[in-house]
Amino acid sequence: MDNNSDIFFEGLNPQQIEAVKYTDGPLLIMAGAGSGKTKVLTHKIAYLNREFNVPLSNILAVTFTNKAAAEMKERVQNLVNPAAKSHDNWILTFHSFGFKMLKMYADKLGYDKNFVVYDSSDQLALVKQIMADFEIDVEQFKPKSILYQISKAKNSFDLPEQFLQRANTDVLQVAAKVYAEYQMRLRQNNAMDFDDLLLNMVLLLKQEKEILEKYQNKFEFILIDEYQDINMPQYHISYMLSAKHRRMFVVGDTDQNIYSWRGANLQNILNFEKDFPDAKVILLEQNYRSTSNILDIANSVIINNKLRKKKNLWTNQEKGDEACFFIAQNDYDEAENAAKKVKALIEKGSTLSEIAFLYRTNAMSRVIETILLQHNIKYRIYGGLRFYDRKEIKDVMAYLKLILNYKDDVAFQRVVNVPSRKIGKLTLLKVQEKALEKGVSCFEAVDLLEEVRGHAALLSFKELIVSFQQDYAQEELSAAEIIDRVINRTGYKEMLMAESNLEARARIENLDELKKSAVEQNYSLDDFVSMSTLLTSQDETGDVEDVLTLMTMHTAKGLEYDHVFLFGLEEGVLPHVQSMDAPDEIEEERRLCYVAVTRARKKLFLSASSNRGSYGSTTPKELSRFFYEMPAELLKVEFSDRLSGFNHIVEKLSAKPEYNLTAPDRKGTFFTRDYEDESSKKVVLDYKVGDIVRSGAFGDGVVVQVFSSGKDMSLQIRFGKEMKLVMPKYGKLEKA
DNA sequence: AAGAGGCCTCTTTTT
DNA sequence: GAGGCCTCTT
Repeated sequence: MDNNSDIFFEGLNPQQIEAVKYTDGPLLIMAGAGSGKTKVLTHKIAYLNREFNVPLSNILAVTFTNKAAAEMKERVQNLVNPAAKSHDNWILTFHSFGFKMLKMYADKLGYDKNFVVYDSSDQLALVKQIMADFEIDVEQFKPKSILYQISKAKNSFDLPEQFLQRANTDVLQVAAKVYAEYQMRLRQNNAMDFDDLLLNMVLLLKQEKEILEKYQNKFEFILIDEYQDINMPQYHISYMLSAKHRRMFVVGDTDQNIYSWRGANLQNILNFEKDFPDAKVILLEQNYRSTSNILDIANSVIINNKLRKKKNLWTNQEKGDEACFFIAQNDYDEAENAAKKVKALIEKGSTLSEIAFLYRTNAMSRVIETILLQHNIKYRIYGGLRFYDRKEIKDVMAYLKLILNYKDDVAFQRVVNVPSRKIGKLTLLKVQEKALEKGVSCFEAVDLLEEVRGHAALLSFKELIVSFQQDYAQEELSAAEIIDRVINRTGYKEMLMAESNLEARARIENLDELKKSAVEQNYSLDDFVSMSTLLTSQDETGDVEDVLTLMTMHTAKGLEYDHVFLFGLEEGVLPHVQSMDAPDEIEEERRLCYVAVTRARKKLFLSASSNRGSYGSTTPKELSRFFYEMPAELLKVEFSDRLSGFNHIVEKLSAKPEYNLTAPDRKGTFFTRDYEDESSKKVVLDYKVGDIVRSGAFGDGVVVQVFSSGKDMSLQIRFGKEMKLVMPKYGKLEKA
């Protein structure tokens, strides 16, 4: 196969072909957005398999998301010989790789092999428990930020002792103390958190030379996707495993490094050529995805970053449409505009599945969802409130975890009194004391308890769990059957039925859904529980209906759509408030903006809102600095006709001649709006500076400034410390 | 012991 | 605006 006419190489450019064929040693592929890196990876795996007869079981290919792994797996299956399809398949995410290995060798680290994986709310519960035991003031030190510090330490490969030594502030010292205990209790509970799946794997490979050697030999080729987002434990894992064959192929784009808050360390990709001095480097700079207008917008944003490896992404695609930039009065208005544009696209022949709405924070989806529901536009939301985060699901999962692993105190605490078994706080406290005293789990401590009130209830709870354990052991029941028994025999379903309201009914439906997915997947209980914890909602296999996609900009990485809507191009949103102080964090926000823009194939719709609600109140917003970094001539700026009265964004923008503002009369009456169009009731607007007013939403305030123009009026009002811009018409104001 | 009601914090981003 | 957590009442 030394010619490019082979159908296998059809559609690949010379650099891509070189990247696929190179097998002599370490290889770094710097691949810009849309340059076909997934294609290179999948073709490479297939090439190794077909040309060199490397079995798939000897190729390790790691990605970051389950979605990417699944897609890669599927594409590889289509490229290799059907005979080569293997069950010993190692195309997976880093976390599931860690999980798979630890399932086999957890005992080497002092764990039982039936350990469970804690998700973030289990983690938080454990941290809170420890802080309570240590009598640490949770007002002064927030459990969440302590957990954040712990996770950050683990992702930087900082073990408790080192972390303590380096802890030079109050918070860090507290975190270090909790961290050490946290790790101990995880072990006691026979549980690992997400970070442990990587961390413990490193410890395993460092500690067990034989295991390390076995897998060094096994994995003749190691491929890693999104290498710019690799953290320290992941780095150690790949480095150790590739030490023997030294055939490590990594693909990455420094401009798409958006997970540094999770420990992703850009140095790892920048140091690749130092780690492997004989590394070959291939650049993929041709973008096959987007129109040149979209690419120009993306490029002119990203060039403002100081910390980057210069590269120039180009395309020979046509210019395409100009991007729309819509300026809305508020977030509802913003969503409304997007919904209208979607309808127009559909009328022109697009399908919903070719459209994505991207936003910076999950909370922003709420308003968008409201509007989409109103417009009857079907959508699917990725991330946000996950299926597995729902209370009823977590409850049932806690039962399952306890059945598998009675040492799991977090699970025990969660369900011991759900549904109510009349076991109170006091009784549980005694259980905990006893467990601590005897050094056993809560579950075991139940037997050791002297006569206390509620002891009978505790014993029967324990019996119930034991009976499930026996069912599982003797009959080898599937996950679906166990779930069914748990829901019915614990009285959980009965409890929900008794509530007989809409919410309870939805919960029952969710439980049915859980059971259904267990039936479909036909997993054992053990596998079901671990898969569910590792899976996030973005991986849930849903119907492949024609629906609009909603997700955060982070989640969108690696995906592409014909039409992409980006919401909230505002200071404080993108870039996010919490990233606005540090220059390097601004750069990460800029990369995020770059990632978001480059998701679009054909047309980009951007928007910003003059006011945005958050935490239940509304505050004025300024246009994002990234807006001004985009070439004005490539943006068609549109103003909402709901913009009214005084508007800081419009004022600012109107002063800039480079923005070709096509609004009919932007100098005067443009800002005004006739209320009577929308309302049959005529409203008398009579306010002056100094008036005391009462608002349904904000309470009492004083009018600081009046903006009026034509029939329109807005008021600047001070409510306590907060300044608001309120339109009397909409603001439900009355004079106090 | 359990439910109701009020207060408070909270929102980056995810495996 | 929502969910968690505390307190108060039954």
